[in-house]
Amino acid sequence: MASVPHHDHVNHAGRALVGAARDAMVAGGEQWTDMRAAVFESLASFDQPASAYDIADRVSQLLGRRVAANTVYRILDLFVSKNVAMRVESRNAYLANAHPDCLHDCIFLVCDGCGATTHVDDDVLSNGVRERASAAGFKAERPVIEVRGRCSDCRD
Amino acid sequence: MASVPHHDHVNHAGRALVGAARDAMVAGGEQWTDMRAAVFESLASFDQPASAYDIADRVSQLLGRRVAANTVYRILDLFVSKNVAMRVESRNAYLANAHPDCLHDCIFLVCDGCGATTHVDDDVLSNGVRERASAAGFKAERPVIEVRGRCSDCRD
DNA sequence: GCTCTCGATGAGATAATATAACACGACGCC
DNA sequence: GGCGTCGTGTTATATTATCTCATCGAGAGC
Ligand SMILES: [Zn+2]
Ligand SMILES: [Zn+2]
Ligand SMILES: [Zn+2]
Ligand SMILES: [Zn+2]
Repeated sequence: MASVPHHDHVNHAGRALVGAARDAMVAGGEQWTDMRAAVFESLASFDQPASAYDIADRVSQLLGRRVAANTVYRILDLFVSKNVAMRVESRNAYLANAHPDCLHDCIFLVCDGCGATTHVDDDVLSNGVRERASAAGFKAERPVIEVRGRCSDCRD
Repeated sequence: MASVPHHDHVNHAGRALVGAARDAMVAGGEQWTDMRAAVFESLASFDQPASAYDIADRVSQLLGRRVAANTVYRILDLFVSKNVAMRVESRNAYLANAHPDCLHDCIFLVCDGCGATTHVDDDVLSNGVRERASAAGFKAERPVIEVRGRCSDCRD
């Protein structure tokens, strides 16, 4: 993810990221099984949003046996619900969450050139979106804010 | 879309909507063929975001013959590029654009209860998102702002 | 130790969404 | 007529997501 420290809270990386994910899962009352660890490690090993099938392939490689897509989907759904992974809706793909401890509505910047996806947080903006929804009588539960475009390496 | 007049610019509806779409297409140098008209009318006949396959079914019914998905996809892609339809990324579905004349980054409010999807516009917010992307060295081309949640009819 | 239950995973099928490859006819242009 | 472009048809295929049912193991209660 080329995870630049874009704000002051803690961003985990490498093995610390795995540990943080495990802690967040356990804190949320979920088990941290070998399979879940394998899925998380595989997910985190991508430097771009990865599809469930990409992850399934990598998990299969890691474990040396065939792991089916639905197993991966089950675990990814759980990860997303526990804030340990996020789904990039406009790409049907997933990212490891570098700060599972901290809850916000992330803004993803998705490069259509190279696929690199970074994320920024801006509570003023995301709260603005939530408020705008409320003002329309809508109960906001999961804002999706993604920007398709070109990263600094890919712009003309 | 239960299209409430949420701001002061013109929102088309019914046949006027079809006319506005045709005008926007022609103004953009595209043809308004019978097939495109059929796809647009079918699209506009849904009161919720419709998948390409939903639309293909309805077009097939309208024309009394089988119309394949890829024909519909081609035309929907064109519609989106000409701002005559929009894609709801978090649902893999499409909506007719009630104001093809007017360009902004719409905010979709997508109800997870009944599926109803309304849209609001807030240039302050959407420009904020674009600016936030720029500040990160990212060239924003197509912001996606969607809020999953519950509409006023479906909230507890 | 035995059995019951529950959560997690395995396995296979199938559904839903999206794209690719190539053919053909209409139309404008020369 | 010959040619290029555009729109569509047709078929096949790729990709993403879900369903159903079987199995397995850990822990609770006895
Ligand atoms: Zn890039
Ligand atoms: Zn953050
Ligand atoms: Zn609703
Ligand atoms: Zn508007």
